[in-house]
Amino acid sequence: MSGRIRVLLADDEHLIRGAVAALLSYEDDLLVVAEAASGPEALAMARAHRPDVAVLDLQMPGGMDGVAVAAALRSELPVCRTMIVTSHGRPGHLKRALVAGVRGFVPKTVSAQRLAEIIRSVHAGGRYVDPELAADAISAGDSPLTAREAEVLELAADGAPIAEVARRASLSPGTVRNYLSSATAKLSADNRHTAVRIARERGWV
Amino acid sequence: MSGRIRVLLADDEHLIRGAVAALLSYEDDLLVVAEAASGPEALAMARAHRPDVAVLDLQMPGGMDGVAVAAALRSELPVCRTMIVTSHGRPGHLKRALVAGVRGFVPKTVSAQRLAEIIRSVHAGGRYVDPELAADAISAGDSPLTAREAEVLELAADGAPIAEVARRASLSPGTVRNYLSSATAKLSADNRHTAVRIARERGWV
DNA sequence: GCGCAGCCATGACATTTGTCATCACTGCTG
DNA sequence: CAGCAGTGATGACAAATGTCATGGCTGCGC
Repeated sequence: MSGRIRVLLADDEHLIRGAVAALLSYEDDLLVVAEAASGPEALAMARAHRPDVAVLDLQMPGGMDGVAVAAALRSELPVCRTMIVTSHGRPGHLKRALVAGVRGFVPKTVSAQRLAEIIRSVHAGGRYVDPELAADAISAGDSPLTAREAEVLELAADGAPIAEVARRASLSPGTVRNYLSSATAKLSADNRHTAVRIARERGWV
Repeated sequence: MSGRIRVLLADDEHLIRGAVAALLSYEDDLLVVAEAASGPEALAMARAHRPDVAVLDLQMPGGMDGVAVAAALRSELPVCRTMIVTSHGRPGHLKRALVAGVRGFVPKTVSAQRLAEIIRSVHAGGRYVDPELAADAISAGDSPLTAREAEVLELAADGAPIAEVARRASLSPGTVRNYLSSATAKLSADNRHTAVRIARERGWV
């Protein structure tokens, strides 16, 4: 193989991004060729620098999270492998990420040493998913919610009254209540607000 | 002065902690003498290593957040200056931190270079608060909520029904509804759930 | 001491929400 | 085609919630 593994680093926290970049630069087979602080910026950087591996933070400002960037890269720059690092690993996020073609999914609790190894493994065509997160995802299983149930739950997430949700979803208030009720029952919650919380924890919204 | 500035680093994310430690080690007047991944651990490390400056993440597992650790250190190890780094800066947190005697409050979006400068400044007896966070805190102002209102709102935060909140607060359900109602009015929210969200954003809970 | 703010409670009332039964329509699958 | 799951709606009823008035109690400052 010719040269080092070219890495793109995307994280909105400058402190972390810079620090990780510095640590990775210790590894003489890795080269951080670009850094980005938002989803769109990451995409632009990837287009410009064509990295071998993109290491993306899950939550980023700018309307695009790490998974969205990964999905875009998959079609635009298929050669580039993608991986996600995240603070709080929600099971649903892992699934979304894998569907988007992400090849590595690790929590930020890993050491830089370990991260470097995983980057190498992903670059070589391997996959890596944090065992604990994988276990959570399996135990949490798939979302039992239908598309509309999830949509309505999402709209109700910020505490808006049913009338508001109905308006925004272009549905009858009665229908909204029905969906909310069935969603709440499926998640075995006491009311829609705890239902929202549960769905959030599982990564289903 | 004799020797380097002795720094304690506390953050639950190993990747970040290690990376920041590495970056700070480039600065030849700084020495990271201890690292911790939780609040209680940070306290224990501080007792054992007696650092000059403690750099604490705001959100940490173990029931103690950065401010709680700072408060404990203030009385136990007054020589040690404390500072907080955080991902999302809520105005209320800043205030809580300053009350706890914290001398530096910075978002994780700063560069390591800048962090090093701030550590020096804090060690020398100075104070540093991120200008943007300070502006937010000023514009958000003080919490208009009374102690009980905030307490009840807190208990209602996870979507528990009023009866449950009343039980946990040892109050009459009617009283709980009154507090919730007045809190909601003060925050000009439509219902207690959006009230909770607003209070969260302002850092008042 | 008087007023005021906060704390705790009750009762009454309208509104919102949760739950259920029921219906119609669609698209898919055995 | 018959069955089934998902979508969208209505009506009815019970329960939870939001709002208001009212009252008593405490502690604080003028």
